[in-house]
Amino acid sequence: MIKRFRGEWTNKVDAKGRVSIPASFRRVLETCDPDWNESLFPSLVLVYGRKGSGCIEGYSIRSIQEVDDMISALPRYSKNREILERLLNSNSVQTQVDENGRIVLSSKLREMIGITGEALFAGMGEKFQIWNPNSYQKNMLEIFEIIKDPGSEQRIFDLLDKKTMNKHSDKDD
Amino acid sequence: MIKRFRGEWTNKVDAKGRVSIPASFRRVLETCDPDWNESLFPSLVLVYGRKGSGCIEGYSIRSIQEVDDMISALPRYSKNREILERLLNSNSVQTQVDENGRIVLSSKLREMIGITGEALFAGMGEKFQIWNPNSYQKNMLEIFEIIKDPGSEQRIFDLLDKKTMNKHSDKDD
DNA sequence: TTGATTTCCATTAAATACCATGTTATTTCT
DNA sequence: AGAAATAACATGGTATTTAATGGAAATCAA
Repeated sequence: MIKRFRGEWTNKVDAKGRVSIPASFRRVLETCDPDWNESLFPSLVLVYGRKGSGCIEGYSIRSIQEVDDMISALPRYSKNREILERLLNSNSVQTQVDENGRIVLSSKLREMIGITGEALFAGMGEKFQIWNPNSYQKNMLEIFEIIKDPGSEQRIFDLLDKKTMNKHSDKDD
Repeated sequence: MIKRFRGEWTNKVDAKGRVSIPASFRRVLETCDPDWNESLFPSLVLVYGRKGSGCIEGYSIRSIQEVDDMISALPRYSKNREILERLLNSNSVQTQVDENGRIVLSSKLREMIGITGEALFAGMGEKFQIWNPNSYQKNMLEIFEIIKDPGSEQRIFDLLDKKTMNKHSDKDD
């Protein structure tokens, strides 16, 4: 069973905003949609509220439910909860893969991340990202810049060391 | 099945105060109205008692019941309970979606939030908000101002981190 | 009875479902 | 193993449905 979004894929976006979800991503969406079965098409949630990110984020139903549950656990009328609800609920939209494996990116969404003819999908484990291919390339260069210093790359990968997993303080993450 | 209010939608308000509830919100209202069935139109509750909010809040029947239950859990004759009952029970109205998917906002409600020709609906998970579009935009700018500092944005999103979920004190929320 | 509110009907713009095609990947058969 | 058949993908075009919204008729209330 496939459980995580993986890989980079570039697909065409037509005049109506239709774009194919990479087939391997669809397999993840299917297994992570509790309402899905063989004869249905999986649902997903697109979040455009992570303003600094430069991309739109796609969540499986199960994955977004984890986020929603954590929001719902916060005090109902607290300021922080309302901020998170704005960024993750107001600034998002639920949609469904169609019979051809496509979704529609509204013109609002396309403008927001500067998508014209092509969209790049990047697997991010429990979610995926949708980028303008050029912006994505720039973003990757920024990451390469960060890890160019060998020590800094090592320090980041050290976060995955079992021995250190439960030792580091929150600010290291 | 859609269970949470999601997305931003702007609809026209006519001279009589009629306005369409976004279709995706209607699906939530339907599944969260215990009395609803295929041949009926869902009920909802509009709360105008959150004075500082600048908006009206819409609740599904199930969602408002949760709020009501929390109020009922407070000491029956306490001052605070009576205040909450005024703001959330007195200052609210139950209504029903009509066959075209619309509700009527009374002139009193429209004046209260300064709505003239258009209303903006913002999904907030277990409830939604109705705004004058300009006021909403201002409110979003205030939020962006708060999270402009990267540290402050990170601190808010950290509230959704599993490791910290049960660690933060109430005042953090 | 007249002003306000609610129900009913009509239009159109947009979203969605449907169908078709070329291409690539996978399976089956010899 | 290699060729043929089959299935899965990506993508373009067309048809159908639904949503939003304006207006008229009917009902209710002061």
